[in-house]
Amino acid sequence: MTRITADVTFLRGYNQALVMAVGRTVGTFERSTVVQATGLTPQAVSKVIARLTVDGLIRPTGVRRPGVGKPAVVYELVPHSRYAIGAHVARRTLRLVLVDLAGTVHHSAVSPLPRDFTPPQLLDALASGIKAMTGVNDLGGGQLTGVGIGMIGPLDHAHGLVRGAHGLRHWHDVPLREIAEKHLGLPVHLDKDVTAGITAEAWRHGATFGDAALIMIESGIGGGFWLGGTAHRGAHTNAGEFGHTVVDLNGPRCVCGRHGCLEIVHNHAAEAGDVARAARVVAVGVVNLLQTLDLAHVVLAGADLLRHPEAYLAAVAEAVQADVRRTAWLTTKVTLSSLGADVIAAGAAMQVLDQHYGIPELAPI
Amino acid sequence: MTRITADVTFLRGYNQALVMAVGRTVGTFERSTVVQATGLTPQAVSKVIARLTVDGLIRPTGVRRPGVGKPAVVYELVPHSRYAIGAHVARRTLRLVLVDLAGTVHHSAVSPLPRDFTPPQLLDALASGIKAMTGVNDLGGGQLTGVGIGMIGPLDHAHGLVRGAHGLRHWHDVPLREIAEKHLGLPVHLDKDVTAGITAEAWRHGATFGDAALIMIESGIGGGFWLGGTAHRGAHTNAGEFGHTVVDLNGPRCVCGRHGCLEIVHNHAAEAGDVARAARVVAVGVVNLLQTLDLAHVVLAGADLLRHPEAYLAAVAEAVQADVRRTAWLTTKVTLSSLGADVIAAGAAMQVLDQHYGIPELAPI
DNA sequence: CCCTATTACGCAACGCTGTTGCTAAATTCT
DNA sequence: AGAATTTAGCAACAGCGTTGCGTAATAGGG
Repeated sequence: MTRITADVTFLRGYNQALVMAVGRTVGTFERSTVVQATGLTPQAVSKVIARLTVDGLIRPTGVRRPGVGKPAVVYELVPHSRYAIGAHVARRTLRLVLVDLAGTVHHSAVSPLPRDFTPPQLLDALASGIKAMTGVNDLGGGQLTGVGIGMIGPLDHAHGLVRGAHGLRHWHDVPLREIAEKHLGLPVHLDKDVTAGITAEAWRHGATFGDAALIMIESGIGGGFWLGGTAHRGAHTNAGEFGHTVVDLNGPRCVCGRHGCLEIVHNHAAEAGDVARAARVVAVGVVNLLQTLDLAHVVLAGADLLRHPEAYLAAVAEAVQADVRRTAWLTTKVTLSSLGADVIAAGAAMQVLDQHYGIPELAPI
Repeated sequence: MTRITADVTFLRGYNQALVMAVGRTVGTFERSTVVQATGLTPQAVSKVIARLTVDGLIRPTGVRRPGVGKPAVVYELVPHSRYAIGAHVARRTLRLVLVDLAGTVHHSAVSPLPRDFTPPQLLDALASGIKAMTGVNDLGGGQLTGVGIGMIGPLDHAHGLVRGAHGLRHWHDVPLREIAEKHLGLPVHLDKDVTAGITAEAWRHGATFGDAALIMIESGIGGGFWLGGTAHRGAHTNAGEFGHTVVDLNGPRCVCGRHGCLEIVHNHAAEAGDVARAARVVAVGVVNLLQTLDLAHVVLAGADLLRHPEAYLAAVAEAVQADVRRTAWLTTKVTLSSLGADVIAAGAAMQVLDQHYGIPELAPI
């Protein structure tokens, strides 16, 4: 991955990405919309729009007549000009989705993975799933930019390595990105599952998506974080082990070796059939996150949560509201993910699109 | 505060900040040092160095003779060309420091604040303290760029407001930055105390300071976070209420209204004279942060911690090491702050210097 | 119907920064 | 003395956003 320095090529990519982001958020836009959103001059925006139009990423779609004065050209993204495939690799299933440039999920397919599957088995499943997906769906001339993989960790996003995968035996230091690129003949992006998930939520909500978390309750409890306008992965791509934070000192021993982890306390309550108590435990953890990170938005997701969505939503929303010091200026929105079971796979695809059309990431020193 | 768009002015500020950062980190440097660290071309670096030299921020300090070949010019920062004053506002004391362009603390002074002091009382104390400090210290032609204030919260960094200050009655929605700028006749930067503190650590450690936290144990327990190369403040500047995260479900009721907060559990142990147990409680909370955020470095600080520094350091380091899944690639360094009691005031001053000479912060949308 | 006012867009030149290509400077060694 | 090596500087170029200005497209009033 070549290093990005601050020069005029960066300016081009950065400002084009801003226009794309405006297009994705508001549907249709004009030059003046982008001027207001970005602070660039009208002339600069015209130039950026012209380049994106030549590249086929946006197109004029009509005019707005202001009454007196020249009509303004209205633009929109060309959603079907670019696609990405996203994969959510869980312990027993592989979910694939096809996502367009606007972030719309066009197809979703789940296939089983063998128990304790190996890298070659995953690659074969990916290849046949992608072949089936691109066979079924006519991309209509749209380019397939690559494949994003959201997977259980721990993994090393920067190097494309799966360090180990909890509950799987054959995944020690596997260079998954490299071998997948060779096997699939497409660019591949690899990230932790919850990081892909929070990226999907960031795409759904647009620029107003401030500091936020995605809480995933599905074969364990994890969290993905969106901080300062970007996904937070941590020093070793290991951030998000939310389920393994202690909330009950001297509580039951967890599989991770600690005592009183949120996950084990939650699971004991759930196994006792006490969903309300399980939900309240998650709520305690969520408020801990708010106290630590001051998040504006918490999104709840995951198959195990979706069995009792209202119970979890109510418990978390109530705890967030009831926590002392909640005032008019210190609010946190709590929602369920609108992407449902596709959230991780969709986010993985969006990460691929971000690599091509998103804000370039400077590497200061 | 004018908005920063991505244009050539941004490129200038950004690349100059990189050179300044290299200078701060390595002491002396050459053109080739900066080329390697930043990825810019040698010619670009020469241009940046020339501009900084004209501005008096760096200067040639010698040559390195490579044996065969033209000698390379060696440069250094001009530390005494710029200063900032930092203030740490606690409930009963005001600490002021004078910091130069290299981050060196030249003077530190503590004065008492009246119980339950008011904004006018603070402003008077700041004014007389700054006057005393600039009187005692001949700045030798160096420019005083402004005053940084690190204060207890909650506060609104973006708007320069103190929303309220825990334990103080006269601080509801006080526009402290604005009134301080008027009173002092200097630019003022306002931030939460622990955010200033972590900024000081980031300056001390340089570019290798990845994702990190500063844990402050002093009249309460708080945490400042350095994530993705910048301070994390949260949606409402309220991040860092680390002491008010629950670690003991159904534990003792905390002043914040929750039960089993780290702070109250820690304080009960400390008041019982059981320093080892108090330290272990903090260690549980620190490992929770590592699980959530995957930090590479944790720095411990604060007057109450410094009463038993080795006990806290040992407990935290042991817990970090013993946590399951610690492997060769998943390590976290634990240290005591080398700035001691000055860490917050020094960081506040460094934030002012960063505003002038640090990386400009783009406002995407 | 013509002219003015209003709103938007495009052209051309400019300003600035980094990049590219090349030359000069300063040294050591053969 | 000349070649080789390493560094620095000059000039032109490339590219992007900004500035300044003119053109286009409309509605309404005289």
